Amino acid sequence: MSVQERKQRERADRERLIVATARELAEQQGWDAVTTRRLAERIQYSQPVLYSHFRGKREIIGAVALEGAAEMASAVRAAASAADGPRTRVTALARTYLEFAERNPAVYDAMFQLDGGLAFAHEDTPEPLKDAFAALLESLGEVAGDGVHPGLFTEVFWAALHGLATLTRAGRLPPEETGRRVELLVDRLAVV
Amino acid sequence: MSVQERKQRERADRERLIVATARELAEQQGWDAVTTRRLAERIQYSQPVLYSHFRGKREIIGAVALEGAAEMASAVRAAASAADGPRTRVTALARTYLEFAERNPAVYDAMFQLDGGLAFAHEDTPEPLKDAFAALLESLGEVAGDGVHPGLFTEVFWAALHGLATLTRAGRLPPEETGRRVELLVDRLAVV
DNA sequence: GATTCGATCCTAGCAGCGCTAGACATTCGA
DNA sequence: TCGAATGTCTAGCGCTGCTAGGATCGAATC
Repeated sequence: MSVQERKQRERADRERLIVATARELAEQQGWDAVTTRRLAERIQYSQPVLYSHFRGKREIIGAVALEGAAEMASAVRAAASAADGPRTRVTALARTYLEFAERNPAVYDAMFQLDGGLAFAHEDTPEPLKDAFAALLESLGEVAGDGVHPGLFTEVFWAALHGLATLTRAGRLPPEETGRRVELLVDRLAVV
Repeated sequence: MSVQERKQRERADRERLIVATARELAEQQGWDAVTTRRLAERIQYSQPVLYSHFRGKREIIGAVALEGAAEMASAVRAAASAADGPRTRVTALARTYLEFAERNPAVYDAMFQLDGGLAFAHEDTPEPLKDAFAALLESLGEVAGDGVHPGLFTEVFWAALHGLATLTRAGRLPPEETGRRVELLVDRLAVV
């Protein structure tokens, strides 16, 4: 059995290598540069090997997205727990979210801009995605205000952050004012 | 000279045909289906003809985006002028914006999701794009609140709408609650 | 009216894409 | 030690955006 175990472990290692390499390449040169040929070359295997781990490129993007969701969830929770008071917590959350998007643009794209073949807003939504939303909800639920459903409030707040993140990165919004936009957003949306 | 004029007119007609066909095809089957070959076939010319009008596919997307921006601007202005009172106006604006995105997903993608090679937030931003932002500003500036820069407020409100539009269409947010999200957004952001 | 010349358009092809069939080793179990 | 099963690679399919070079056609000139 030990031989099989070793093989399984090696396979799992290789799968992680694929995802990490895809992410690295995407972060360096954008997702357009992540072709199956280049990816295969970087991991020093032939193209078909990729297809023995993933159904296709889409699934590789999806794997990067799940990894990103987990990281984002923990980043948000860390920022929230370091702040005291609902208001400060929400500001920290917003800043952390936008910073994550800015620092990991390719991962953010994988999560929300590209088709990673992942289900959303359903029961069969992958756990990391649900958990990332939950991480937002934990802090945002506090400031939803009376009579407002915390989930709905979180959706709206999240959408605003997502809009800021994507429009800024696409050059639609000048990045200098990001801080003031966050301030305004928190001021108005959060009920303290 | 009349012959030259006729030729110029025919050329302009053909250019409009290309853009309209691209838009139609994108709206029917998504931008992935808009290949230069299919597009050429639909307009009954060969591929290279496309390149005598546009530098490449990106510029065709850009042309659709500009067309869309003009339409959105007039839709937003129409909705705003039909409503009386700042608060009602903003609600109408928000609904109109989201409705535009929902009814013209391919055009919306061309404007904000895809790379149409257009400049933003610069002086050399194409007029229709600046005007679309101006259309939002006209109504949103009224409810920015004292001491808040109208442009900054418009950016934040717009980002929120953009986030709602994209996340909803990508299946990240259940569409049933859109109305309540808009209500919440206007309630909190707009100062009446 | 014939001829030249320039504009216009098409055929054919390039390199690269995601993905896969089938051949080839290599390793495992009998 | 041999057959089967597993793993991997080479080669290739149909597609993409884009372009070079040749054919064709219409307008201007003699």
